[in-house]
Amino acid sequence: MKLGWDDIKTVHALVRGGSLAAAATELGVNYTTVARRIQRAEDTLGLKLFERLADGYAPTDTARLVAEHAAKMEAEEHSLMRQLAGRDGRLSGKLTVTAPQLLIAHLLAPMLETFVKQHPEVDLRVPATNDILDLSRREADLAVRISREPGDTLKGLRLARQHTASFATQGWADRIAADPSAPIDWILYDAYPRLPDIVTARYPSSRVRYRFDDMVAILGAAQSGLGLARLPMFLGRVTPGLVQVPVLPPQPYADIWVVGHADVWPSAKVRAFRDCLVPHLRARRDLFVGEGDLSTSPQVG
Amino acid sequence: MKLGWDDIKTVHALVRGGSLAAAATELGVNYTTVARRIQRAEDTLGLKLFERLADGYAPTDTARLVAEHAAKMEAEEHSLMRQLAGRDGRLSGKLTVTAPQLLIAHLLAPMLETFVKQHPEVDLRVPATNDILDLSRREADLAVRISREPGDTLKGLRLARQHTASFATQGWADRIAADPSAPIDWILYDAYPRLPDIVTARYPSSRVRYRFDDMVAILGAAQSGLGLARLPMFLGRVTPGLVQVPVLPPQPYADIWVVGHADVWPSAKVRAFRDCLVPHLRARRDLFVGEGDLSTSPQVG
DNA sequence: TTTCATACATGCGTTTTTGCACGTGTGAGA
DNA sequence: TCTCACACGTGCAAAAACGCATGTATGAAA
Repeated sequence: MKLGWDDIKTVHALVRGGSLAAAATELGVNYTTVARRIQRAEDTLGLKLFERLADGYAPTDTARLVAEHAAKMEAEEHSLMRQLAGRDGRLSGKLTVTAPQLLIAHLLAPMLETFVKQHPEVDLRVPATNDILDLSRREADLAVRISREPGDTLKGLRLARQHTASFATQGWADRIAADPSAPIDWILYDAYPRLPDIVTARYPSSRVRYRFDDMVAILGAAQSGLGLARLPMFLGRVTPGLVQVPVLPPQPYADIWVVGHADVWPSAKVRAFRDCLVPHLRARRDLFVGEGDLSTSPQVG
Repeated sequence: MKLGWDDIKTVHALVRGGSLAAAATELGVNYTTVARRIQRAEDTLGLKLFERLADGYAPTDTARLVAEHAAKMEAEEHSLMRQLAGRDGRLSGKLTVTAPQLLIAHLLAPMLETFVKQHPEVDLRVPATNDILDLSRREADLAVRISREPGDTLKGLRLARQHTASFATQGWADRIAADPSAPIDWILYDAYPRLPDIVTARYPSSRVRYRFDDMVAILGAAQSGLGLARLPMFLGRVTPGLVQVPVLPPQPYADIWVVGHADVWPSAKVRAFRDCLVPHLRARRDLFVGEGDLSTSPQVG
């Protein structure tokens, strides 16, 4: 007659996932277990929760009602887990820090090594993804993000201000220096699909030749000499084979932040990681910005 | 690394109950199961949740934090269960109706028989207790209560207005009729520990001889001829051996209500029960009130 | 039509969880 | 001091839950 809380959670997962397999993955169990828990829940309630269709389990209104309440219970669970994490004074156990792939590869990796040497008991995990992980759900304890603001509900520290500029192979740089009116090929990122006005005004021979949705692909294309790319300063500077070209002068860009949920922020491990990360990036702050006037006078990199 | 919801619930039950046995009773499991779940929770969290003392488990701050969040999850669970009950259109399964013992014994029993005959599939449970069961937690689906108001968060229907009056054996009635100034012994209920002013004014020979905390005891004492008792009209009238005596004229008293949580109110079973209960009591409404002027002229019962 | 992928059902052996019986320690009351 | 009630720990066997392997149905793609 009594429905267990884990069964409520299972109904919720199945309503969200739409299939036994999806729900099972979310819960970390075999999908047959999900099927059996649903069956048990229906039996104890005496109500049908899902229609078994050929292409999956379709939730009834009843199941949706259950899932709605389960979502609130889950929010409460996440709040609890965050607060437990925040009170945790140990420098051991799991710590999850997420950052964009390219930031890790070029900037964070050495610092991560320093951290794990200082705190060998910490089980550090670094999901290197461009996805925005949900810090409320503790998909990560800390996130290094490139954005204008830390976000409404999150605590954050600005690690560095950033500029972008144009980068290409030395060949492109030489050619443009020799003849500024020669055709210039651009490689564009889908997230910024237009050439800046300053470029079209000063270099009307610019033309867009490639568009990519992936920054790694852009880097590769630029290294191969396919054209100019607008890159964050640090990325252009640390990428072998690229030099800054003075077509697009340094432009303000989104800053680098480290952000975390306020509940988790006080945790010993999170504090220790920040104490390692913040000086590391601030010491290199010059790497992220261009030199000289940002709006008018082009600079040679 | 992940704490199951049922384990969170177990921590909550143990914080509330204070001992393994109490928590186990609440959860409907063996107490060893509680001990093992707590142990498992501590292992997966890597935190101590309870101090094992000679006289029970003492919660740590951590456990209290868990319990606090669990309480909110539980509230959400109760809300869900109420809404599921409210949507239940079946006239089968469990239905719990609570009422004060004396109301059931003297008034409701015949009506209950009618109801179960009309709805044989309903598994009717009637906790006959003077305790106020928590309708939010679904300790009962409906409650018949004697009170001034139905309560803030509850739905309710007034079944009958009530009066009280003085009752005693025929011997007392005769004696008082023969000599109104003779000594009158009273049996008082702890909840109303004073004689009404109207009694002391008109019958100054009144004296309090007995005080009881239980209404059944008062009935017995009055039946045994120990003195006069102030009783709800219906109770005095249906109790063998008692007659109304005109010392205390009929006085307004708390009404009889049937109340339920708004979520549960629309349920088919609850509606069916109300449809049986309300006419039954309203048809007998004269039983609950005295005749004539309520404040000045005493009546002979 | 055949093949493949998705999504679920079912049977079986294993693992986990649970209940029960029994034992320990402690404090209140005779 | 003795006994009893209470609260908890432990070992073992039963029960429940689980994962895996296998089989079926359906729809899309070759």
